Amino acid sequence: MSRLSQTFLPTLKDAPADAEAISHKLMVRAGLIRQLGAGLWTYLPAGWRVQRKVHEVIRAEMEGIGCQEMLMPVLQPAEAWEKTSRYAIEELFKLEDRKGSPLVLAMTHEEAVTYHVAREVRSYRDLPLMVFHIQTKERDEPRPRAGVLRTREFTMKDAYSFDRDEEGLARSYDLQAGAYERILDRCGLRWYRVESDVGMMGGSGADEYMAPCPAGENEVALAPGYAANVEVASAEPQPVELPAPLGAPEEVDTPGMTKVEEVASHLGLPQGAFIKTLPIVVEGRGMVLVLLRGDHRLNEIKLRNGMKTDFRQASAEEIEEQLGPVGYLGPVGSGLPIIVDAALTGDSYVTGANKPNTHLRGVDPSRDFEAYAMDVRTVEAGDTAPGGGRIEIETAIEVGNIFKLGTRYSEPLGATYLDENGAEHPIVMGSYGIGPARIAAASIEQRADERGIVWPPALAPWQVHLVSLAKAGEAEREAADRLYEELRAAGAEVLYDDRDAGPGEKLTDAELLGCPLRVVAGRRGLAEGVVEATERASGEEHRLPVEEAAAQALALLDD
RNA sequence: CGGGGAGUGGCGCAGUCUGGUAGCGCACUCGGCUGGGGGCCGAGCGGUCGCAGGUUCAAAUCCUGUCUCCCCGACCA
Repeated sequence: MSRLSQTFLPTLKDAPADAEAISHKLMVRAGLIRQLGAGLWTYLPAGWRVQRKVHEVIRAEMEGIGCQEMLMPVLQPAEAWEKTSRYAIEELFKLEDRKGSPLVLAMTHEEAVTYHVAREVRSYRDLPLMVFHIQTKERDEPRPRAGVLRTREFTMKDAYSFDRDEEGLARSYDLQAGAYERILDRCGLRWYRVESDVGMMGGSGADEYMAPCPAGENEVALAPGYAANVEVASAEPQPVELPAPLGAPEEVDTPGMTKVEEVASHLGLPQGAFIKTLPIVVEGRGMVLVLLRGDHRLNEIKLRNGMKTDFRQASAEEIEEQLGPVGYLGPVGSGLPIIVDAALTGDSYVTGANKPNTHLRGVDPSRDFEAYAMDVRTVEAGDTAPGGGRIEIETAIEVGNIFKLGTRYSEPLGATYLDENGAEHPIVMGSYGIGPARIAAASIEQRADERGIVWPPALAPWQVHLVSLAKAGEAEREAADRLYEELRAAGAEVLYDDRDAGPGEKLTDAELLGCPLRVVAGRRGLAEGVVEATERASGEEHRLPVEEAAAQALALLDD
């Protein structure tokens, strides 16, 4: 029963004042969601229909690759999280039961699924195994934002694969990747798969599925044949013209000039002719200098991955004490370990002299100090990608990610199997997440127009939005009632606007909600024996004879 | 966690500086008109002004504390 007069579908003329993202505004206005608290959202009936549509697509594709659905609890004993050392994660909600036993609210389900597999799987004959569930996740996000895009509680489809070796993992990974591609295509998204940071998840590889749109939180470096999260992207920098080399570094007075741009304009050099010196501290190892070209930015993730250890920025006191005045820092004569960005290939740079109001010019990294070269800069638009293409940077929503976990969880949780020779091995795992809420939001971000949402058929809460422009009791209304019954009988998902409201309100609501086909039954058309069907995406209008309207509407949807 | 902003009826807001009867638009209810793009007329319902404390004859307004929400950044296993 989907008569709008009896449906809990509260639409709004204005977006909430504090909403910024398009999907946030439209989901609230169209009556799909309402907020309960920061990062906590309720799905109203129409919004939940959309979520279920996404779930169904995911379910079908998971089952299609032999991945079996199950369901694990969100509330979990803390013990397994202690074993995998994820209990320390700040985003993890922690609580106690009445007996004082420590519990957590799961942010993802590696611990739980591995716990079970560790107990049930013994033999190589039980492998490979792939399971998934669609379950709530809880994360104590420091800053929820943009409606449903970053929340503290959300539903995720997470799948897990269990194989005997890396080769098996590669096969499972490819199966999942194929399913992900079909899921996103069926949901009508523009997307790409990018290399990503494996992060503290460990393991040997990770890819993310990104849906480009302005509300995204991620930056992706794209070029023909190349796609990577900016977090891990590498590229050839844009060239820079350096001054003539000198026989040895030479001091220049730069009074009061502590910024690269100030010294650059003073000396008439491009910012790329400078070396930026960033002092960091590696706990237990002390201060390290990281050198970057003056016009480049540090990529902390690449640096962390390259060093294989965490670090922090040095404090002002540490810098003054061990190196020199902030604003005039440089590598020459520092005596500290140095990491030089791979883009610093020239032989005549300007950098700080570690003395007030003084810089050095003619600095040659290969001659004037010892350094370890590493690619640690953030790529930027205009750089040259590994395939030779020009890099573009685009913002995107991460709608899914797939990880090769390896034995990161199976080892601490004792998930092992016996091979043909009776030898015990840790199970090799993969994990595969996808966010139904983000898929819906990304779809809105990518497809909406100034009138509202434009759903792809696979995600639409209803396929047909039937609008009667007549009042109850009028002959035109009866024709609309009949058409509603016919459409339902024909198996269409139809929302019937039978409210006693003005035509403007009904038509705008239909466009706001964005169902693929709007069918209007009004006096004007019915006088000529037709109803008007309008495709939401294209705006194309069709006049359907009343007697055949149901069948023809369904035919339009099949195109 | 750093920076900025906001809490007044369901929604959007004014009133706060300069203390003195809580107001507007929309929505909602009732009646009527209208009926192809959020229409019109009339009559209504609805608010302890986030919370707590303080100053004062008197507090939405001044002071103190606190909670919540939003935005930017950091973070995001």
